[in-house]
Amino acid sequence: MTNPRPSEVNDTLTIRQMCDAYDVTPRTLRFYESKELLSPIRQGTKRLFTRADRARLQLILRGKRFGFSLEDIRQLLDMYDRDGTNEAQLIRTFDLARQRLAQMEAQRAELDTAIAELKSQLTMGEAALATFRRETAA
Amino acid sequence: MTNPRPSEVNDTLTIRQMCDAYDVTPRTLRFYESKELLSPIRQGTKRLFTRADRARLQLILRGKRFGFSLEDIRQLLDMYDRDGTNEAQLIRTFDLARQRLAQMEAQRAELDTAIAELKSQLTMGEAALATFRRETAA
DNA sequence: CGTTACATTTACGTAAACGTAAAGCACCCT
DNA sequence: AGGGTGCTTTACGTTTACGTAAATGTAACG
Repeated sequence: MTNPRPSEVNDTLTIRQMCDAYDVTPRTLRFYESKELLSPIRQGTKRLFTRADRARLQLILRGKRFGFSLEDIRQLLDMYDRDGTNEAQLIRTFDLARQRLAQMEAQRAELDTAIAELKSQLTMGEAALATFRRETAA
Repeated sequence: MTNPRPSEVNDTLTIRQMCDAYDVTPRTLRFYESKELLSPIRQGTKRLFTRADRARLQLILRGKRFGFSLEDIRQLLDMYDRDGTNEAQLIRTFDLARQRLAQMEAQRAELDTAIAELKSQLTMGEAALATFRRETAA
């Protein structure tokens, strides 16, 4: 029953509601705020997360899935905020994204190789084990 | 005195030669030794890296490129050179390898998802940029 | 008014993979 | 003997992204 008044259409979430909604810990949200990735408003001593904060958090979490560092993400968010309609900034953002994509595809190719090699090792090992069993079955 | 005996074919490298050959630092090689990833022989106080060490280092570096932790790599290396005369141990080794393989395939699946998502973002973003350009080309 | 439930700040802890002094052998050259 | 070079060990420092107390505050429930 810690609800804010239901009549008051509250567009903000408490830290706990944020955690439940996005599956993060309070520590994470405070950490992001300390890194200037989020800037929730304060109601007294407590934080209230707005729509904007939620949008930013979604971008942060997606960026993390892409393997961007929080520092990369902060810069991307800053660029987005300053002027989303600045062509030069948009292009820089795309460049960063394309670089990451290239890295990820290279990583994917190497991973494929590693998987194939490991599979091969497994196959050979199992054949050796079968031989071992035939030999010791005397 | 310090001449290597002919039986010990001069097939070994000093730490510096290793560093040059594989583009790593002495610190790295000592660190790997402390983690039991390498076990160079000692000539007095100095290290001598054998063919086996070089082979292992190559595997280590490849594993790192694949994004595996050194602990993962250590386990894989054990798998590679274990002198499995013991069937139970062989089977345990295979289990480990299969687990790694499953992890790798899961990782690849995640990577695929992220790549697809990022590609989609890029495509949409570029379309938006094109629109933006047409609109501002008044 | 006391308890409960959540919130806050401060700040040390963690893991990986080394970097980076600091201080000392060991050997070669001159 | 002095100097230089390279190797050695020991051990604290660095980075990222938080975890985990500890001490305290605040608001509502009963």
